[in-house]
Amino acid sequence: MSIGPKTALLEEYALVGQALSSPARLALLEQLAQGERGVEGLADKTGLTLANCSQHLQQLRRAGLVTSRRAGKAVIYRLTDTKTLELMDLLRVLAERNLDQVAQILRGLSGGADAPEPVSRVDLAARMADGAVTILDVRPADEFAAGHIPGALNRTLTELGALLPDLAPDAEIVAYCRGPYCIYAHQAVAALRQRGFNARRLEGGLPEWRADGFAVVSNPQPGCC
Amino acid sequence: MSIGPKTALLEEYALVGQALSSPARLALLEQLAQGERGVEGLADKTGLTLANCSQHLQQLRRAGLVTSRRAGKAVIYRLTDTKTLELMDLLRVLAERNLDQVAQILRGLSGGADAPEPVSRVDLAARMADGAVTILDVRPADEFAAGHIPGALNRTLTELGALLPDLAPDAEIVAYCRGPYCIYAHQAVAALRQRGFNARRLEGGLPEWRADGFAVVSNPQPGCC
DNA sequence: TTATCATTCAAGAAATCACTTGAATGTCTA
DNA sequence: TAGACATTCAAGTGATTTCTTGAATGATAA
Repeated sequence: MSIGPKTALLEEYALVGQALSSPARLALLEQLAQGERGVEGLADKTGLTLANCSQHLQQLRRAGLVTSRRAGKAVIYRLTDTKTLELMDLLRVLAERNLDQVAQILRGLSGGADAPEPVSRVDLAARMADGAVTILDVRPADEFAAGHIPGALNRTLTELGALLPDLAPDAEIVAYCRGPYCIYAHQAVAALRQRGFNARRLEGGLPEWRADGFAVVSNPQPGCC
Repeated sequence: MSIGPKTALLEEYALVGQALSSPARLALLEQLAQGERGVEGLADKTGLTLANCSQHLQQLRRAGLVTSRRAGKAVIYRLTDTKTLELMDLLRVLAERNLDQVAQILRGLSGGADAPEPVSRVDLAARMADGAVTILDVRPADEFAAGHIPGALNRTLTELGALLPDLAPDAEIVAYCRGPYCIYAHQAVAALRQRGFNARRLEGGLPEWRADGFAVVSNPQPGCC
């Protein structure tokens, strides 16, 4: 007995939903949103074992969200579709608006109650032309090297303290990191504001910036990617 | 040992993904997208048993996608957020673009290869002003009664044949149904085109039409909803 | 060819999920 | 207040999922 087309379609759509139903896979998608990567790199970044990571990636592939290609011995995965970014962001928006837990965690990250609205990508691009804004990339060095906003400084949260003396007290700072699920920028902004700096988050992260067609530069390194 | 905020957030986002990971829940969301409904009505429409339906609804509630209120003995569920429509549609778009199975099923529904592009909602609204278009609502009568596009004819797929003699051979027909996951409109358009009519689908269904702020009329019936 | 390396496959254990059944809760009506 | 009704809870079963471990595959390099 065969099932109707309606049920068949819902099952396929549910396959995509299933891909989004595990924290591990969301973390993988977050990484892949920044650019293509090999299995081992992804396993390192997400803390998954190699075999487990490979299995999650195959599940993402079955859902059509990622594709892979071979590069020598390695298999490189990447997002199939930039629309996946929208899907991930919508997931975040809905969770933020409708789940108390999420709102609470985000408030906690921003320190106090005075988290300012994020800067839109268009606004940042416009202000970059004036040169009057300091852009802070809060991701690990290897991800920065693989691609970042032109002119951005790269400091992780732990390195942030050393940067403070070099900043003009009234400098306008915009921090960003990996994208919708990344919390580094939240934390960096909270730390900077606590010290009186005028810091705000960029809306979205590098993947969204790139998807909007804004410039990205990279310092490819020999041992990397 | 407590988990970090990053993991906690991903787990919450995954909760929303989990809500989308079962065909039964997607069917419930499709129904709820059309308007609020009681548990029994939803169970009937989706073919779930009452208890099972209730459990799925509670899972949707835990994910923040639906809310409920009491109305006498009944509990009425509804979507929390119209953004959920966007999420559902994005799920469909990604599945359609990246899963061969889906593309194949949809081709099958449209009969041959000559499925025309859907009519956008703005276009339909404009053409309605001219009065030169026949709008066909392919949903069951009770859903039609609960809300439909002004001036639309209500015919299910099985009733469609009886309508044909009354249609002008060159009439422009636009068919719609429940929304992104509904296949009635596909099937109606295929049947009409096979008989030489100029029929097209509306992009999205009633929920999207309503969410865009276009007019919806209803014929509330005593025994219904 | 052989050795090596990155990834995938296969099998199993523990946890979770979907669905069923029957009882419990809470609200209205007589 | 008792009875009827809609929904939810609780417990159990079979299926699925997640993660681990160790072996198998496929591609490169010597």
